[in-house]
Amino acid sequence: MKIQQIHSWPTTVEEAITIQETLQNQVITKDLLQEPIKYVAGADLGFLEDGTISRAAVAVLSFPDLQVVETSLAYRPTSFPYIPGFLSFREIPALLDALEKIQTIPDIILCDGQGIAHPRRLGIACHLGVIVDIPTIGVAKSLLIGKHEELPETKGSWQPLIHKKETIGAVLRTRTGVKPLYISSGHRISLSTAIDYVLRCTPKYRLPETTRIADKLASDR
DNA sequence: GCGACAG
DNA sequence: ATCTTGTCGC
Repeated sequence: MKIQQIHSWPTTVEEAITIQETLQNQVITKDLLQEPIKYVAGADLGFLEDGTISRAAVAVLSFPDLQVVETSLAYRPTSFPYIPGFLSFREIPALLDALEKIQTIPDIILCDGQGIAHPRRLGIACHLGVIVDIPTIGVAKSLLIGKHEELPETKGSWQPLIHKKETIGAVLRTRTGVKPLYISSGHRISLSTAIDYVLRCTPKYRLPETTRIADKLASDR
């Protein structure tokens, strides 16, 4: 797929903040999807050579049967450090390289990390979604910001994630008895719809099949 | 000023 | 993210 460059990549946190504040105004948290959903994708990053090289992986699966239909890998020098709140500047450049190689355009992309559950409401899922203009969902394995009530051990149960009196996402149990996932709108999708699709992409394990496949491609030898 | 802190 | 073996539990 073709990808439009909507901004240059910053070198400093100050520049990054400016970009986040600008792009945040372009994020849509209402459902604006191409249904029925036929393809869902997972995107993730892995590192080699002591972290100096980034390896991005994208896995496109059919929906709702979740069969792998296409995958791609892309390598590039890591150009931004990991700083909480600025993950997208470190990971998106390589992810775009991998997405450009994809022929099957996904209807939804599940990203590793937060969506609007971010200090400036522009986690990696929102950032990527605005750039490629495809619905995205933030699927994080741990908390960045926000608070929530305890939730039942049963699969499917969830609690709203709150930050500054605002619901920014959901803490979702994708499998009975295991640590929950932090779900939030990335772009062009509502929280409830995001929760629905995440559960439908998670038939057996804690992580959605999409991210499991992408994870494996990005970290495997 | 003191902690918290996606991957 | 990554470095790393065995081990507990369904």
